[in-house]
Amino acid sequence: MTIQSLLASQLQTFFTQEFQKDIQSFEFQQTRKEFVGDITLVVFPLLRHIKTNPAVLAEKIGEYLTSNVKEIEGFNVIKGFLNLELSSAYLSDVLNKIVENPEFGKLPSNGKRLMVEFSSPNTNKPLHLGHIRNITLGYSVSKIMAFAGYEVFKTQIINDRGIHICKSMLAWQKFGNGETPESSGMKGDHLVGKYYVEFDKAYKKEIKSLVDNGLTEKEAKAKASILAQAQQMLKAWENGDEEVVSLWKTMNSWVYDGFEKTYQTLGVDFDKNYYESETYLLGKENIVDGLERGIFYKKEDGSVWIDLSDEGLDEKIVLRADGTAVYMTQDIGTAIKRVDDYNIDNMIYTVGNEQDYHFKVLFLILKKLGYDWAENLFHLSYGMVDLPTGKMKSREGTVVDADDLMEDMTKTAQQISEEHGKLDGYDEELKQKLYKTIGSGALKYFILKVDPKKRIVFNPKESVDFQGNTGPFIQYTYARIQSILRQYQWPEHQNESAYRPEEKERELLKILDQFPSVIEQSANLYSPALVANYTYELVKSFNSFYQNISILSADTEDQKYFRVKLSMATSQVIKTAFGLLGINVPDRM
RNA sequence: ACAUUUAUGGUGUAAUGGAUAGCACAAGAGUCUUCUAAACUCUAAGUUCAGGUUCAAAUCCUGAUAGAUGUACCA
Repeated sequence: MTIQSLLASQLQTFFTQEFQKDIQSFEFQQTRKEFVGDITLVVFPLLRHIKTNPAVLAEKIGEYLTSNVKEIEGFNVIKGFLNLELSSAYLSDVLNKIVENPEFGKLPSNGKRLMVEFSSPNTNKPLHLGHIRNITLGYSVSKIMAFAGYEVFKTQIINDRGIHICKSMLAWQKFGNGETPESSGMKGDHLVGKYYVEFDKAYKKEIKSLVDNGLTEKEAKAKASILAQAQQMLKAWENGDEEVVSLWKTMNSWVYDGFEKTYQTLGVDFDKNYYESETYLLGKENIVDGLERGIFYKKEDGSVWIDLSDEGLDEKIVLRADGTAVYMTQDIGTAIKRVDDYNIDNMIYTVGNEQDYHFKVLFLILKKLGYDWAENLFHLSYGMVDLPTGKMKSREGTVVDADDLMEDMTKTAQQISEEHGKLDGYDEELKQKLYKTIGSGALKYFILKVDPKKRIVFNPKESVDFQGNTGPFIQYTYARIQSILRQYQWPEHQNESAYRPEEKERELLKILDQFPSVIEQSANLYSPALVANYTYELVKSFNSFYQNISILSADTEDQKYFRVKLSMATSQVIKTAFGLLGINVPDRM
């Protein structure tokens, strides 16, 4: 039970007794630094129920709480704000709650099953910076939801079929000379991506020569033989042509191996993969079924549509004239299959905001098809990651590759570490691991600390900061605490009730106390940014404490004990919080 | 054209309708014979514009301006 809910229930009693009013909600906030007190009740909203002078009412409430709630030991009133002071006993007890429970902040199970989709790559090219935002965000949300009481299943939908795949395959056949990841030493996804680019080059070259021979650009595009061959290949694939399917399987497996390595570097994993090639048929069945029930309608050319103009949206195609599936068809099938497979109550789709419209339509269609769980689908929409020069485009080679970026981050971490020179005598293998922890921590935190809705402009030249509000800043604080813990000898017995925390200590305790409610909020809003910013605030407060007050050479044993314990609790919460962001913390740095 | 979304110091960001808008980077001034200075302490600088609602607006409403995205038989 948080202090706020405890106070709320006391206040309810107070208002029933004193004014015969049943008031449900109360507005609390942290007391601002310039005033005395820890938690503040805003009295203004209560004036709607009770017509009186706010200061007088605040005074009354303050007296009641101070004498009836042992956690409150004092108060003051400034205008309509009632500032309450928490008792030292309550604050000290926060420490015990944390230290005794390694999972402090975790909310009890709510019995709900939730699937979180993220990453969702195409199998024709490697992952890039955009995927990193997606993966970091989706993975973190899945961790937060699990910590907030859901049973979570992490998944990705792999877009493993379509013309784009055939382009890579065709180019490999034409120009590859049998090159494999083994023969070239290239990571599988990069190898396949290379041929995707090769295709585009050959295609452009062919168009250019056609245009040079007097065709218009449009005619040239229609006539280009290499594209026609790719389309041919797609048809062959759909007809189950053995050779094509076998090549498809081989090249996809190269890509999967490559993705797996990237996921390992990023420290993420999935409970289940879905493949578009396995779900699009189910989608089609549902379209046919919905057509019979009059939810969809057929146009003269045979294509199937849904009319959503009553809902303020447009008409949307759900099946092509030639009967093949579109993106929507497949997503309908995938959603239904997932609910069948896992009996889930909720689902989160981590997908960029360019698809806001798509998901609006998807959820509406599922609802119209009569699936009541459609109400519980959520599109976790996030802003694009752009370069200073504009949008990233794979075909034009302007992408920031995920593997390259991770490597760069690790290198930067190494360089900065060496400048600091604090790791002398540390094992080389551990050092390498540490650089990865710091590098990826910097990148992930950089992404997660901002509101998902916001667009990120990423400048590869300026790279990611390691100072200020950053991942390494927080990791550094954690490492310093570990150093203290290594140096402290815990006493056998300790009488701890007597200690009264000082100002900096109280600050820290109050922030620690908020952790469970931060979890709750961030789960409600699907926002890792709240966890990130909370952690930052906690660390700021700790650093101020650390820098201004001596821990290991405190005046008394009691004080020393209390301060070490406070440090330990802080580091524990940092570790938990960073775990929810998918970031590791180091013992040294 | 319509829809969605964003707009906070020089830059990047924070703020369940609540007190004097918080923080970092960059700038300036300090702090290592004491637990790791990737830190700490201090200074300077900000809510796009015009109306409205409210005891109270960065936050809600209307309009304008600027950017991003979407409204494809692409995924």
